[in-house]
Amino acid sequence: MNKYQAVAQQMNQFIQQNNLSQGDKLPTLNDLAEEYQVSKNTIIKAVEMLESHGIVYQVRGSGTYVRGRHRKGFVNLTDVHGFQGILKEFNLTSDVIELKEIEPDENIVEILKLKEHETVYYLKRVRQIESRPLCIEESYYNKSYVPYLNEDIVQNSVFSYLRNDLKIDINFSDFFMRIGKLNEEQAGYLNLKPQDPSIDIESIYYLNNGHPFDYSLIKYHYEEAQFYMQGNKL
Amino acid sequence: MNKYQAVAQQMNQFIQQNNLSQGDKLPTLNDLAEEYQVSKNTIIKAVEMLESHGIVYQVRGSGTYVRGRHRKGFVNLTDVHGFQGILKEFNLTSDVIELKEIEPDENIVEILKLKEHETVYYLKRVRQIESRPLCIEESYYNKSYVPYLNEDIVQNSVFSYLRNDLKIDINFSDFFMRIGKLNEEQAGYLNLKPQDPSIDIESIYYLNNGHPFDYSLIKYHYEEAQFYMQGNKL
DNA sequence: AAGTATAATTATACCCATACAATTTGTCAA
DNA sequence: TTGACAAATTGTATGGGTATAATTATACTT
Repeated sequence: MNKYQAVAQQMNQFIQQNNLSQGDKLPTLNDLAEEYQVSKNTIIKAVEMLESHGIVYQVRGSGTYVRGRHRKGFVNLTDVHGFQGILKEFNLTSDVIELKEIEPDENIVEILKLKEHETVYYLKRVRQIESRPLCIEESYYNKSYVPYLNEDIVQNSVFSYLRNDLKIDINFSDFFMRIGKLNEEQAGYLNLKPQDPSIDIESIYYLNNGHPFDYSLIKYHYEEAQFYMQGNKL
Repeated sequence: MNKYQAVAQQMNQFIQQNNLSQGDKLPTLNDLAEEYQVSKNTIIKAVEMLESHGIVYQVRGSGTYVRGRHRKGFVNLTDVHGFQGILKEFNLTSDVIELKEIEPDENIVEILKLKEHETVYYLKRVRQIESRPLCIEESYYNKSYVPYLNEDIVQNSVFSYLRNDLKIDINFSDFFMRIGKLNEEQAGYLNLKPQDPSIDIESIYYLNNGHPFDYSLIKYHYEEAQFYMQGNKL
C-alpha cells in the first residue's frame, strides 16, 4: 500500500476511535507530517483523500477539521466502496433469486462494450435490511473480468470479493436515478402493491483501465431507502 | 484564477469544442505540460480536476482518455456548480412564490448553526423545465453570509450571483434524498395529485470556512426529474 | 478600559523540479 | 505464438519555494 493511503487510513482510524466529531481540529499539516514521518506533500495527499471521502475539511489559514458524521440509515452513494461501507451499522442480508452465465441482449452488450459471443454473469438478488426487504438487484458482470462467481460469494458482498480476491479495483462509476413503477413480481418481493413507485438506480462500474465490467439495475423500496451523497469543492 | 484551474478550463474547452468522446486519447502529461507551459505537477493537478468532474480518466502506463458524455435530461448531482451546469441544454425558468427575511424555527437554526436572533432569507420557488413544472424549492440563506437578495436575483441562478457578485465559494455540501408525498398545495404547483410521490432532496451547502450558509428542501416532480451522479476512485 | 486598526505569526494553497516506481504497450527474438 | 525485454506513460514521494487566508498579538485611539 502507498504511504499516503496508509497515512489516510491511520488518520481515519484515529478519528473514528477517538470519536471526533464536527469541527474538531486536527494537528497542522507540519505536525502531521512530523508525526507520520512523511513529507509535506504526502500528508497533503493523505488529507486530500480524507477530504474527498467527506471525513475532514480544510480551511486555509486555519486548519483541518473533522466533518460531521452522516445520518444513520442512509445509503451512502458517495462512498460506495470506500472507508465506511454501505449501511454497515445495519444487518444486511441477501436472497439469491438467480445466478447464471448468459449471452446478454443488445442493450447490455452495448453498455458493457462486449465483443461477439462474450458472456456475462447474471445475478438477481433481493436484499433485506434488518429482515425487511430493501431492494431488488439485477447485475451483469463481464465474465472476461469476473471469471468466477458462485452462490456463496454472491450471498455476501460481491465487491469485497472482487477487491480482495480478484484484485479488481474500480476506477469510476456512473449512476442514473429515476422513479419507476413495480410490476406484480417485483411488488411481491418488496411487500408492496403493483403500480407502487420504486427508486430505480442504474449503475455502471469501470475498471482502472476504463473498461466497464458491471452493470446493475436496482429497484429500491420507496419507503425503506434513503440516500446520502456529498458534493466537494469544485 | 490559479494556473491549474485555467489549464483545466482550457483543456475542457478543447475537449468540448473538438467534440471528443468516450475513449479519445489526450496528449501525454509531458506534452500537455509543454503545451500549456506549466510544470508536470500543475498539469497533473489540472487533469485530476477534470477527472474528479468526470470529464476524463487516467490509465497508468497508458494515457489520459475522455469519458463519455452524460445522458441528456438528467440533473447532475455530481457537478452542481462546476463546469457543466445543471441541465443547461434545457430552458429552465423560475416562478418566485415568496421571498422574505425571517427568524427561522429551531430546526433551521440547528442546521445552519445560527446564533441568537440571526435571520435568514426564505425563498420559495417553482422551477420549470421547458415550461413544465420540475420542482418546488424552499431555501434558507444565512443573512450573515448572504446580506442581500431581491426578486431579480432569485429569478435567475442564486449560485452564480453568490459566486460572481458576492465572491462566495462553496467548499462542500451534503445531500439527503428520499421519497415523499405531495400535499394539496404542492400537487397544485406540480400538476399532480395529492398523495402522489415526490423526490425530496435536502441540501446543506458549506462555505470555505466550513460554516453552513444554505439549507434547501426541494420536491421534484417524480415523472420529470432524473438524476445523474458519478463515483470516483476510492 | 474598551474598542479598533495594524502588524506579525500561523496554516493552508499553489507552483516548480527531480527522482524513481508501477503499469501498459510495443518490439523483437526464439 | 509466446516470452522477454525495452520504451512510453502515469503514479508516488520528496524537497524547496511563494502566495494568500485566518488568527493572534500588538499598538493606538478614544
